[in-house]
Amino acid sequence: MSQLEAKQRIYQVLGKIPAGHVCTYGQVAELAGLARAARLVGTTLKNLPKDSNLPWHRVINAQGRISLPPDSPSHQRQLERLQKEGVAVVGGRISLAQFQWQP
DNA sequence: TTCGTGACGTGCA
DNA sequence: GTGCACGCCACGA
Repeated sequence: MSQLEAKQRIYQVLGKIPAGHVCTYGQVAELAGLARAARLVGTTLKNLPKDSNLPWHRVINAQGRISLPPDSPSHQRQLERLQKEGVAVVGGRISLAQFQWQP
């Protein structure tokens, strides 16, 4: 598959994540057919257009943490949106066992 | 074309 | 439970 298709797939997977749930980078990568390319997912999200309405904030790392720097504006937006959707963020951590989306 | 880098994952101390 | 080292893949200089 082409890299372009890969991105399209990533976007598609993002759109499938229901509100109130989260997904790890690795999981998104795998669902997009890019197993072991979790880093690429992060890079792709970074390059995501600002006016995009994709729920990128529902993607976190396998540790249940937000990968962005705590002092980053994006980090705060992600945190706020997650809590608004009902995802409990305790001590900067999210319980994957409880909130991870399972297709 | 090669090298360094990054919103990651897994294994181990 | 936390931190570090190494492995992975795609991208830009």
